[in-house]
Formats: sequence, structure tokens, C-alpha cells
Amino acid sequence: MEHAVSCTSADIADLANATERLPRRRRKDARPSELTAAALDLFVEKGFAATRLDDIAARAGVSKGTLYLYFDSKETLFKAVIAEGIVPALAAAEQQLADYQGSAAALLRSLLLGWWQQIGSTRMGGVVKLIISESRNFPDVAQYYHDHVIVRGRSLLRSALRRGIDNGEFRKMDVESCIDVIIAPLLMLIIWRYSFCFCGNDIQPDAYIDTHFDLLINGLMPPEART
Amino acid sequence: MEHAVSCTSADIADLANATERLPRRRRKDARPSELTAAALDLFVEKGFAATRLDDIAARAGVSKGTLYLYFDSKETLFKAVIAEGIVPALAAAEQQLADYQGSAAALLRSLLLGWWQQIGSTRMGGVVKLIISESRNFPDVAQYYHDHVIVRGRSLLRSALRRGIDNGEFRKMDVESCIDVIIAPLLMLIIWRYSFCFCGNDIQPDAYIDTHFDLLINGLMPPEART
Amino acid sequence: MEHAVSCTSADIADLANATERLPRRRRKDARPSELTAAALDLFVEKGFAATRLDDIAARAGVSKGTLYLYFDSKETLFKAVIAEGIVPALAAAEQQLADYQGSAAALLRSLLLGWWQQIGSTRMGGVVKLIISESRNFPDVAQYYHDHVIVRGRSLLRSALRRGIDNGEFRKMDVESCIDVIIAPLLMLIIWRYSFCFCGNDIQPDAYIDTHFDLLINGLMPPEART
Amino acid sequence: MEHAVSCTSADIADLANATERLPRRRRKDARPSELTAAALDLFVEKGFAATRLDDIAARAGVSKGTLYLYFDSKETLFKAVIAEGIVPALAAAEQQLADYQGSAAALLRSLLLGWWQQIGSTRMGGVVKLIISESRNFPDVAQYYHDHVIVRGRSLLRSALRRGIDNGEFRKMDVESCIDVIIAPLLMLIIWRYSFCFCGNDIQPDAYIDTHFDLLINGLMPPEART
DNA sequence: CATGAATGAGGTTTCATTCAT
DNA sequence: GATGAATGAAACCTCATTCAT
Repeated sequence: MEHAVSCTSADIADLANATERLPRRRRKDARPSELTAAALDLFVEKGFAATRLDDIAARAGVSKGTLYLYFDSKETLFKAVIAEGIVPALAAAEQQLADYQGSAAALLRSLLLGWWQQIGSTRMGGVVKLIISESRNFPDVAQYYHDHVIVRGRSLLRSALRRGIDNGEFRKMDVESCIDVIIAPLLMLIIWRYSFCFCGNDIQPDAYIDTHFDLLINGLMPPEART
Repeated sequence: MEHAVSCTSADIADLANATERLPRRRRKDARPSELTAAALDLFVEKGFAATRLDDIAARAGVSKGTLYLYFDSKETLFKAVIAEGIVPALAAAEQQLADYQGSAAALLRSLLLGWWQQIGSTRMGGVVKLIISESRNFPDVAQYYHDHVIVRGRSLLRSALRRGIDNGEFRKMDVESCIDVIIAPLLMLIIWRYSFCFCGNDIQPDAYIDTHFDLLINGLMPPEART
Repeated sequence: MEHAVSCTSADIADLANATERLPRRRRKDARPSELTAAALDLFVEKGFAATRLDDIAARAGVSKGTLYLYFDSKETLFKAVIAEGIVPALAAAEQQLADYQGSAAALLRSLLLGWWQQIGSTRMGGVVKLIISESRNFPDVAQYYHDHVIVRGRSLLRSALRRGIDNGEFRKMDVESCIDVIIAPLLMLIIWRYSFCFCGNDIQPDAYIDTHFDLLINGLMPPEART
Repeated sequence: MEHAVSCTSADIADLANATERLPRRRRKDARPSELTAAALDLFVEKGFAATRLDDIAARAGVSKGTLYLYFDSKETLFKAVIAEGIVPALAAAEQQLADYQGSAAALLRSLLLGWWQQIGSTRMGGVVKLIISESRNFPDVAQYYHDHVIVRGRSLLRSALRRGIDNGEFRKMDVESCIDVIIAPLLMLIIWRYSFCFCGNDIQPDAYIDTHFDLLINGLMPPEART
């Protein structure tokens, strides 16, 4: 696995040094995202309930009380973590489809790879793991995530599938279940990275995505189109 | 307390047969499995840390102290829950492959459907969600699960894929990543059921699995085999 | 001052010994009032906010967690303290007036002395100090106290005054303000006991009440009745 | 922090002139008294411990740090609040008696009404409530208040009573307890205003004081003096 | 002078664990 | 075996106090 899921202690030390000398005002602005970044790492690693605010504060290099200058409660902090992970995800997703001119297959490939590069493989990927683990304890967060991320992501895939079916690139399929089947390996890739990274199961993301796309595109193509 | 707080690796090795001979405690009646059943439900719903022993006891209809007659600690209970969910899963999986005579495609289909019917759709499916959510906090449990369930499950799929490739039913593929891509939608089906069940995203398991298999088998088939 | 306002450490030691050996069941029943008694002492001494639950628990001879077996929160405990102090006060007050046959003056004297003996000089007197100090922070408690204790107590005095005015024992007076003027020295007696007891201001309750009644009864009597 | 946490008795001795020369801090403008005024309001309303410096600062329209430019600690601020409420009270009281030429009854009436008009009904009245509520937590403040306000106030009343007894206006009485009985309704008037103001118990101060004086003066007069 | 971000000791509250009954 | 009252460590959270700006 080529990405470090959790920050090393060296990272932490660097972060502390880098921000130590900044003027007060810049700190004030930068603080919230420093805190949510630290919180995200720990929430993903340990889960919401098992993460102590002390640890978040320590990782962010501040005192426990400082957290409460920016977030009213642990739960508020949690929601800020999710919100901060969702907004860029949405923006990134929207950019993918706008005025795409190529084939449906190429669009599909672009969506899968783009998602992985801009979301899945980044720190934001942890949000997915977090939502999955904590959705039952935070139904409103899950609902928001569902409405704004899942629905939107499915919409992008639906467009690509419809386009391919309409122009004969793809077979006629049950589009809705197709969407879920396409998304699943992407989400599982994240989960594997965050859940079983430490036991021997080394998944190679690139080969994995390649295979996923290969199987998918061959599975979608009408028999007569294949050589 | 006569037991160390954290389980030793020996404890883990015992996971598989833990429910048969609970250490220092007899189990003649059904009590222990009533307790683990209640615990499983709540662990899946709230996560390990957020689940209180009071609630488990209440759901099982016993007093809190009774839990300690059967399990030395909350962590021991957790491991028993996992163990009890894993053993039948393994047994079920093993039965699938033994002396299977049909085509590789039919075997593959049988494995997918059989897993869903005997594991995924049952209460044991929750164990998957649980492992995913808690693996970082219980590396030994995750390792055990990996070694005994994941490795074993992948092994079954590997056999099926190899057989299909060898006999020309399937294209030549990167078998290892193929395995993960095949498993992913199954696991995600569980996660959807346990994480987003309450927001509008109603996944139809049968259609979903059909589509998964349809895409998969068409994607695996060599072009010339398709009509 | 002849009454100890706060328990001495000897009292505490005795209490602990006395209850140490009681069977579990008896403890369970007796616990709440042991806890409220300890809480009352400390709330009166330090005020609600400045009293730590640690101290209450220590004084009651239990652990901090035990408080939460009986009261949901510090505020709930506070309200229980008040409630427990109010109920007997009401009962005591009601008994005073029932079918009283003597003169209005004797009734008045009986009310004043009775209140002092059964309420003011007992541990329940602290509740008055507590209500006065904390009413702004607990408006609902204050309202309840007003409606059930103050209104009721004023009602008793109103009856006595009306009777005396009707039968010529007393002058015609503005009964309502008279009531408040009569009550005031009683309440202040408590406040003095709980607020300035430690500086040199030794008020002699008996002499004080005698003087209060003396001034009052002479002030109420019509001129021609005095010799 | 260069000051010990608890005030020394020397600090207390300075209470009276504390507002003239705040240690280490100059006071040219009205700022400090704006701060103590805000603090008084909140201390009276919520009590010392339950009042946050944030709230005091907000009410005074300054930042929290500004409080520490004028007062070394919350406790110092508290004592300044008391001191500022006591000094004018003493001055006002002293003026009452000087070279009074009228009857003892008129003097008594003047003392009661004067106190109400200049102390009880003003913002300084809150100090009385405050002392009553907090005296146990600030014994030195209470002692100072006792020595300089209570003793002095009782002294004024003692003079008036003695004069009346000596010249035959009043009966022979136990002067000391008489003093306390006379003061009590005044203090209770304040307490009612600050403690039960919000539940329906509307006390009319003028009628209340009239009745108090009426009862008192008739109670004090010898029988033969009444018509 | 004035600010307000930052601190950390100390408070309330929770809950896994124990043990007398 | 079973109970549930009791415990106390540890969590979340508050707020008096400091200090760089």
C-alpha cells in the first residue's frame, strides 16, 4: 500500500513546527481545519466513541479547551469533519461530467479514476469509512450524506450509463442496480485501505481499478461489439 | 479480576471454538448465545464503544452482572460475538465447493448466491459490518478474520476463477484483483443494509446480485464465447 | 447559638458506622435521604454551584457514582433536596390551624413558635436559605415553593389575623402587608443562623421570637384593649 | 500571577477604600465602576460561583481580558463589588442620625424610610442579597460586612430605641432583640425583591414599610400613651 | 489600554467491573 | 446461578486566568 493512512509522528511534528510561528490571525483562520483534520484521522482510526478529545487535541498540537473554542461539542466536531470532507467531494464530482464529449466508456473510466484520485485515495476517503461506521449513531449525518453525496454520485453514473445504452455502446441493463454494483468496488477499496491495511491483504489500487473497469466494460458491451 | 485485560494471541486462536468451551464457564443451556445475539445486534447498530453492557443485558433480558458469569469482559464478549458469527460462516463456505461438478460459471453463481443466502442476508452479516468498523481497535480479531475468513473465501473464488480460465470459460485475467472486485459488491450489499437502510436507498438484493453476476460473467467470458 | 448548623465530623462518623452494617435492602431504601441530607448541608453552606458532587458523596459516605444511581443530575438532586424539605414543612404547617379554639393571639403565637420548633430550627430551615439564594437559577423550584409553601403559610397567618380582627382582638389592619411583616423576622432568623452565625452576631432565637411576638401583639391590639 | 489566591486580612481592611486606590491599577475614568455594576447585577442574579466572567464582560461591553486590567481575580472583583456597595451605604447611614432633634418615633421612621430610599430600593440593595447568599464562602467579607455595616446599623437603631425608652416614648424592651426584629422586615423586603420577584408575590414596598412602622410604633408605645 | 485566542485544572457525568446478597 | 447496588477511572466539558498582539 503506497499511502500512509495515518499520519506518522514525524508528520505531526512537522505540522506543529510549520504552524508554530504563524501570526495569531492566521492561526485563528487555519485552526478549524487543523482540528478537523486531526479529528478525521482519529475518528477513522478508532471510531467516534472510542476517540478521546484529548487525543484529537494532542494530535492537532493544541489543548483540549481549544477544541471548544471552535466546536460546541464532540458531536459538532464530528459533523464538521464530515461536512469538510463532503464539500470538496461534491465539487470534484460535479466537475467530472460537465460537457464531457468522449465515449460513454471513456467517461465511465474517467469517473472511476477521477473519483479515486481526488477522493478515494485522499484523506477524504476516510469520511466514507466514517459514515459507514457511524451512520446508525448519526442518522441525520447519514441522511445528509445520502442526499448530497450518494444521490449525486449515482446521478453521475446514471448519466454515463444511459448515454452508453442510448448510443449502443452498452447493452440494455437494469441501470439502477448497475450503478450500485459499479460503486461497490470503489467504496470497498477505501474500506480495505482503512480496515485491513495492517493484515497481509495488500490490495493494489491501480490493478484493482483496472480490473474493475475491465470486467465492467466488457460486461456492459453488447456481444457483437466485442472483438 | 483474574484475567489480563487484553486477550492474548492464544485467546484469538481459540476464537473458532470459543463458543464450544468457554473458559472457566460452563454452557449447558442457550444463555450464552442469547447474550451474544443481543450483543451482536447492538454492536452492529451502535459500534463497540458506544454500546453499553446495560443495554445488552436489557435486550437479553438479564441483569448486567449475569454477563460477567459468561464473559470476563466486554472485549471477551465482543470476541465471542465475532467467533460465533464466523464459525458457521466457515462451515457454510466450505460446503459450497466440495466436489462441485458443474461449469465454472455455475459454480461462481452458486458461491455468490449461497453466500448471500447463508451469510449475507442472515444475522451473521452484521459481523461483516462489525469487523469493518472495529478492525482498527481489535487488530487481533481483524487478523483472525482475515486469515480464516477472507483468505478462505478468496481461496474459494480463486478455485472457481482458475477452473474457468483453465477450461476456457473465462478470459485470462489478473485473478487476485478479480477476486477482490467480485467480493466487493457482496460486502457492500451488507454495508448498505446496515448503514443506509433507514434513508431512502432501498437496494433490492436479488436484482443487485443478478446484475452483479450478469456483468461479471459477461465481463469474464472471452469475446468469442458471447453470442 | 444552641443548634449546630452543620454536622460535625463526629456526626458523619456516627452516620457511617450506623449504616455500615445494615442489610443491602435497608440501605437501598435509606440511601436517597442520606444523600439529600448530605447535599442539603453542603448546598446551604456553599451554594449550589460551589458545591462539588465529590463533597456530597464524601459526606454521605458513598462514591461519586452512587449519587447517579438515585439522581439523574446535580440539578435533580437539588430539586429532591428541596422537595424533601418542603413536604414535611407543609404537613407541619397544616396541623397548626386545624380546629384551633383559643384566642387569635394564642393562635398567632402558636403558629410562630410551632414554625420555629418544627421548621425553622431544624435542618429543614436550610431549605429556606437555599431557596432564597438559588431561586433565580431555578425559577421553577422557586415558583413551586412560592405556590405550595409561601402561599400556604400566608394563608395560615391570614386566617389568624382575620379571626382576631373580626372578634375585636386586633385593630383593623392591611392584612396582606401585615402577613409579610410577620413572616419576615422568622425567615431572617434562619438567614442569620445560616449566614452570619460565625461572626459575632449571636442571635438568641427564643428572646428574638418573644420580642417579635411581643411587639406584634401589642402593635395589633386596639388601644383600648391595652391596660 | 503575583497574588496569593485568597485575600489576606489586609485586603479586607482595604475594602472600604478599595475603590479609591485600586492596587497596581489606576482608575481615572468610570471603567471600574461600570465593571462592578455589571458584576453586581450578575452576582445577585446567579450567585458568585454561577456567574461567568465572560458574562460580566459582555454585560459591561468589554472583553474578558479587560476585567483583569482592573481586578486581579474573580474574587477581587467580588470584594470590590461589595466594597463599592458598602461605602455609600455607610455614608448614607451616618448622615441619618447626626444631631437629630425630633421624637424617637420620628427618628425611627426616618431611619427606616431613609434606608429604604437610599439603600434598599437602589442597586445597592443587591449587595445585601449577595452577602446573605455568599457569606459562607467569603467569611472575611461577611465579617467585614458584619463589623462595618451590621454593627453600625444596629448602633443607629439602638440609639433611637434608647432615646425613646429614656424619654418615655417607648416601653421598656429588650433592646438588642428589638433591633433585630426591626431590621428583619427591611432585609426581607430586599430578599423578596431579588428572590421571588418573578412569581406572583408582588409586595408593595410602601404599604409594607408603612405597616411595619405602624405595628412597630404601636408595639413599642406604652399602653397609656395610646389613645 | 484593550483584545480574544489559548490554556489546563477541575467539575459533572458515564459506564465497565465487582461483589454481597 | 443470578442480581443490582456500589465503585472509581476516565470521559466530556467549563471557565478563570494568561499573554501575544
